[in-house]
Amino acid sequence: MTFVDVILPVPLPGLFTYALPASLESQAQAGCRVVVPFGNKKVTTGVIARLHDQEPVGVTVKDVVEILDDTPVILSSQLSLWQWMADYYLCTIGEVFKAALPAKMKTLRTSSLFHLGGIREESAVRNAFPVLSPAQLSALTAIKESWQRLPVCLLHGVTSSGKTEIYIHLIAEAIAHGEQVLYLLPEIVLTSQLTDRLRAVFGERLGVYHSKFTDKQREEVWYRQLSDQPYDIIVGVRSSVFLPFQRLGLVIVDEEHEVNFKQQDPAPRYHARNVAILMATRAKARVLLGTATPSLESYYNARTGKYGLVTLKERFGQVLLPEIEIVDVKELRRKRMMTGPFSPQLLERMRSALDSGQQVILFQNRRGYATHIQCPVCGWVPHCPHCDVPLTLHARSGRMTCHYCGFTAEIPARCPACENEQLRPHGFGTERIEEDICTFFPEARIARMDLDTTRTRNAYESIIHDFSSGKTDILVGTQMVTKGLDFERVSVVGILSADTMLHQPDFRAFERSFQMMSQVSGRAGRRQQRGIVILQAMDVTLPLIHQIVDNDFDAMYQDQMLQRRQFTYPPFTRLIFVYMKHRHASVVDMLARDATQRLRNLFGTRVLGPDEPPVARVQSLFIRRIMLKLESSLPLARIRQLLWQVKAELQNQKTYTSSQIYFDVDPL
DNA sequence: AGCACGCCGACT
DNA sequence: GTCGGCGTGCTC
Repeated sequence: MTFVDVILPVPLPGLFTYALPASLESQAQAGCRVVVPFGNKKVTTGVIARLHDQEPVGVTVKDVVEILDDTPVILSSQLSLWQWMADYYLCTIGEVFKAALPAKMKTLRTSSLFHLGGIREESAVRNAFPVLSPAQLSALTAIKESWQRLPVCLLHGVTSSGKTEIYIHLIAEAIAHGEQVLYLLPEIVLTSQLTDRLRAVFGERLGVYHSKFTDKQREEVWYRQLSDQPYDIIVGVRSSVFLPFQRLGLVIVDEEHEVNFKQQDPAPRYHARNVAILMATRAKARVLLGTATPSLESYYNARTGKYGLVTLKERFGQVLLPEIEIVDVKELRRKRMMTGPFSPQLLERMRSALDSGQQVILFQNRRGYATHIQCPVCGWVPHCPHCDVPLTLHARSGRMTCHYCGFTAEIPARCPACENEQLRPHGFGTERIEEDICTFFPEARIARMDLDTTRTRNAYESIIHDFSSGKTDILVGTQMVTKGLDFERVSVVGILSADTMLHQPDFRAFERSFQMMSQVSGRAGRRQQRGIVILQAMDVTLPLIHQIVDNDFDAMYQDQMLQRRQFTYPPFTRLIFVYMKHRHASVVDMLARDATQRLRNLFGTRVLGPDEPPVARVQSLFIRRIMLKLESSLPLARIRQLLWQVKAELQNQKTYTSSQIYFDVDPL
């Protein structure tokens, strides 16, 4: 009798054992998909993790119904990566499986008729192959030297320093050695700028793997990677770490600091950069992390000798970094010189930029019209009835919206608490800023880029296109405008309110603010002339503001490291959040207290909380969170084991039925 | 997570 | 009398 242990797409621990009928024995291999009966009569598609002949005790084993593949569609290296991810991120391998495979592959047999996109052309190396500047060349050499000693190298290159050209050289060399390359980039839609450029150099050797692609396209890429003519380069977002690679030689993680490399929901809550590093290490491949504003974790790893470090301080073509002018909003308010969110300096710079045919980017990290509305008499603020956040006012639609769950409501005619008839908007969102600019610069063509204006498939692309082709003069937006976009005629960047970002209740607020403000500043003056950034802040004495002005990443790093060390935050500790959800606040409170007590018994003062996360209720489920701060020296395997145990104990209690408990490892 | 079973409220 | 709400329990 032969048995197979099968991975099923369910959030249950472990594998499921099925008996293999004699007729299927010759076809069964680890990595092949199977159809098996599961639960009440229904059949499910799973993946064979291993074959063996030990009959499990205490369970009735069912038969495999069908094997879908003659050869494995998941490589053994992938299976072991899935297991590692489940272990590390405290989820089940079934949840990893669910995230890893394109949807179709989880349900259907594949016809082996897959066309491989015709004949592969020899790569179209045109004059598109970039010539490197001396600075780029020495960075390239330094990266290669670093790889002699360490598999991971961090390339810290200022905005517009020409990191992409360096990547292209490294990719070309890897391909020449018969290696495959994975080029990871954050989940933002500016992929096309980059893919066009890479395709001009590498032609048909390049495959793209993106969440905007259809499932069929993703399935095709997967099978192509399994074939004997796989893509040499995959450019993709975080989920492309799940693709099969037969001879991975190089991983490039572009904009490595980007937070959306970390998957938030659902499980597996993995960090694609870190998974990619592990993957590369296992494949004996090299890794290059590139960014203008490294994450503190990566920079720490570089400074402590775990990663190599290469810096590129000058912009390509000797373009100067922008001049940054700090504007004291508090002072100007006092002097009554602010016009809404605009300082006279900003308006003046915008005026002269527009007059000379230049463009302007305005950055405000809040969408909507006002951040919230408030009753000036009793202080009442409308909140979302499902989540716990204030509703944002959207003037265009005349409604209030929850930025978390999308709930909308009419603006009340009077305050429901005190009957006062006038509710006042507070704080400026991008919508309000857009409106105000229209009154100041009626002739200017303005575009707004935030979640509200980029909901449709092509909106983002068309806003970007209109701006880069000069059809619009002013681009107002949220952090979307900070992402590595390359515009030629932007001479002025306005940061409307530096403080709002800093006052988030998050130990990464400073790091994030530095990243966002440096990145958006980098949009100014990328070609001919030096750009100017007007940085408006309420508190201009903050060291961080000056670190941005001086583009002094090291000062920010040193500063933040002191804080992190003092308050024992990463990279000096490892964080794990324990989340609990229930539809009744009383139940989740009790559960949270119980969980905290049990964890304290095991981990003592390393347990903090429970508390309500910034958004304490989502989709009518109440949420509580416990934070574990664990010294890096602690044995992780043991900790995981204990955490699973606590979860199981709690979920077995009647009082807590239909509650959810899950973990977020290395939360961002 | 699904999915079925099972036990109480307002409808043709 | 039933349709359907979602609480509970199980999945090799």
